[in-house]
Amino acid sequence: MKDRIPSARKASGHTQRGQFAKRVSILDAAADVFCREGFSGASIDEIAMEACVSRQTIYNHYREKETLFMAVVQDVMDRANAALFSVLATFPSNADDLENELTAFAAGLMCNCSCNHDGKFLRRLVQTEGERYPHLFEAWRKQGPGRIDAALAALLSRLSRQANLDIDDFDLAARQFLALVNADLQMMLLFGETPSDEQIQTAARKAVQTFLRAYTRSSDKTAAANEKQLLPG
Amino acid sequence: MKDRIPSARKASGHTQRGQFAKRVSILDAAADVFCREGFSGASIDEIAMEACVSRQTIYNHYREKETLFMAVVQDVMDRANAALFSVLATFPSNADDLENELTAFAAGLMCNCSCNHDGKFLRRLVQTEGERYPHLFEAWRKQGPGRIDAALAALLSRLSRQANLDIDDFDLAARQFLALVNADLQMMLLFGETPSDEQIQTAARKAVQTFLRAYTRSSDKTAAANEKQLLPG
DNA sequence: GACGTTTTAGACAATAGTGTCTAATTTTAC
DNA sequence: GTAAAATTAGACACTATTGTCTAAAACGTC
Repeated sequence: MKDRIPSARKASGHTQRGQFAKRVSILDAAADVFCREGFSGASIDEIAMEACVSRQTIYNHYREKETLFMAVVQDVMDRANAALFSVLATFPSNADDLENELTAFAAGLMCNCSCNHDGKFLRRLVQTEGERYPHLFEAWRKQGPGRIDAALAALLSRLSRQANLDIDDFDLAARQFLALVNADLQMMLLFGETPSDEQIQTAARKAVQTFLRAYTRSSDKTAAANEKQLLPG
Repeated sequence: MKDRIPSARKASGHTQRGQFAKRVSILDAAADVFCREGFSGASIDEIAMEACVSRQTIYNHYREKETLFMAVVQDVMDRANAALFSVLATFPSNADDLENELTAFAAGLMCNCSCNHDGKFLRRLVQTEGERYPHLFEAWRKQGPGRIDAALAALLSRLSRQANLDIDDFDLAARQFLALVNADLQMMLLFGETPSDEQIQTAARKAVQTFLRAYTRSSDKTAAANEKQLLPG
């Protein structure tokens, strides 16, 4: 812990100059350390070392440890929200090639939201510090996961008018879509492992296939079944 | 943190005498504190106070903090595994009234595995300490969630021969069943909240309905759809 | 190149936690 | 009732951490 090589963040791509670069460097390093050690396990010295910055600089920018923590959470939440809504923008707008389009969407969701650094950070920290800092994560809960359901429900509603989808409760369908998407990789994510692109692709496809089987209007089922016979896997 | 009332565990139902009672008391209190504070945030003094036991007694039973932590994890894992397999034993064995039977099974799973103290503990601690103590949770991963998929897959396979279920990949179906069951309550569990019985019941029913829609053989779909018209909700 | 700002390393006090030790007290077993 | 075992409170050394302070160095701007 003491003899850590402090070059990591110097080498990485923070080429901005001045205070701003320091802030970014501190926030990045702090996110790593908080994620790895939790709030109480993380030490300012370790963060300073990982950010290649003196301890005093951290205290110059952020009055105390808790202030830094809140800034980090805010930073990660903002990034995660941006990523989420940028992925939502890729939701298929017409019913052509529905399975493939939905699969691509689901895979994007996993890559850019569930399986990246920010997703891991939020899963961990919300779960462990969410009760201690309710106000802190409540905003995220409403803006992030709280709104993804509604947004996805609206998209499904739009889609269901074009495709032959049989959905009563769009909110429920949205939650179930997301649950199915994470079904295969839940255990890996729980253990902090990062799934490969291939794993994400197959997980996405399986999820979409099941979702469509559950929510495709009955009259289309025979066609879908026939298609499955012709193109298995 | 200092002036906590130490009566909690004296009043609760540990009527056994002697060393054993102390061990139980310590393990229970330690589980609470580790769950609430994480490994590094938990202090031995706090655990001792919550267990109504002196610090020295804890060191008599468990050599050091890490030893105690491992014992707690083992204890919770054992209980959680027992609960899990006792719920698995309630899986419906015939196809009569499938939706209701599966719903009861799913609700049992949530009540006794996902939504109780042990479930919360394991979700939190595996996620935060799983990378630091891989050997510790690996056993659980294989015996617990690792085997639930296989066990549930076998049960689904048995069931599919009696009911008209159309499942190629039983492992996948098992994972998806579990994912759907947790879909509605995921967010509450993430924030450490405890769903009510009613929430669990409706979540279970919705999950089962979707699961059955996805995996019921096409020839039965029309019948199911008609039934749905007659008995909505 | 000079000035004001930012950063740095290090010392520092204050606090909190771990794990040990001891001597007194309580509990248990016989 | 007595002896052995377990438990207790408290003191203790040791370490780690937070947050402050200082004087020197580096930096950016003009």
